[in-house]
Amino acid sequence: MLKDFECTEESYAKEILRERGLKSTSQRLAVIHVLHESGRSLSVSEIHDGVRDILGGTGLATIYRTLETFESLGVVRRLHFPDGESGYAFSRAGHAHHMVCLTCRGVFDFPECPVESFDLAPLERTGFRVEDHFVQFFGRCGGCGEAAP
Amino acid sequence: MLKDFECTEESYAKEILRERGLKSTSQRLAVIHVLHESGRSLSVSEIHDGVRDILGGTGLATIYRTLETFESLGVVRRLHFPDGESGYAFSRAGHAHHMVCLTCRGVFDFPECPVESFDLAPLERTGFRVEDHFVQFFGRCGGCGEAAP
DNA sequence: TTTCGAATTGAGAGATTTTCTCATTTAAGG
DNA sequence: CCTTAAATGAGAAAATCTCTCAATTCGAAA
Repeated sequence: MLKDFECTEESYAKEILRERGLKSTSQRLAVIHVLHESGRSLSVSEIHDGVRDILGGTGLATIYRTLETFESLGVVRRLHFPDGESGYAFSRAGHAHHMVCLTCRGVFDFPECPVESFDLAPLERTGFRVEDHFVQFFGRCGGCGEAAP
Repeated sequence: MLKDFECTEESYAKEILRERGLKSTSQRLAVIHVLHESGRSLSVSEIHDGVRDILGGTGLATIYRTLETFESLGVVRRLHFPDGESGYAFSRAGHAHHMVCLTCRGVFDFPECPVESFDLAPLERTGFRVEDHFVQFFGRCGGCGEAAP
């Protein structure tokens, strides 16, 4: 029943929730805590376990609802792996993309956007109007690259 | 029990299967047929329905196995939508990205790769070695853009 | 600080999606 | 044709996700 994980990420989430008129529940803050602390992409059940470690009995449905809420707020990002798995990661930046380590599932934001400097005109000349994009890099982070090169 | 859908896409798939020593079964060819003919991203159950229309009773497990096989061969691509849904699309080009219409789920390949002209050096300076990437554009295709602008 | 209403949660049933197993069928080379 | 390994069908089983509704909790306002 801890309640004093008042680091910046929780404050950030609280602020965003407040702006939208949503409540800062201990479950929601715990989800942010678990995600941010891990620095990795976590599966729903890993997040559920992590939250239960902090708060005790927490319903799985709450985890799903919370992830959906935060994803729509841009605080949490859903990532997809080549093996078909998917996971969720904390993401503070408004528009950011991610590098994901295929070994440890560590997630690293980067601010530049490859699409920003990309000329969409030829694509849109076909009549397609681009509204959004999804970009994600896969590879090995420093630690994992050394271990298994 | 049709068997004579010998257009280029099936031949292409057959060729790739042959190269890898895999069998060209009617189920596999039907999956390619359904995907290519639709020109859209289809869910597993849409593909299942489409294949059953052609072949009659086909097991759902076969659809899953076939999609997995073709995805690993690069003939079929799995796409992810902002609403959490996912689907599969035929993709002939080796390295191509896709524009997906959020209204009709139509899929349009494009050959240029925004990441190709993107300077990865700053990212790799952090120790992360980029091995692959996933890029997907969302928007409205010509027809759907007019209908609901 | 206490009260109150609306938002949120827990628990488990239920629905959906995906995987697995193994007997039977089928493609493709000899 | 025959043979053999690969592939499939059917349905059970497992995993994943959603739903419902009574009980709880946040936070605004008194």
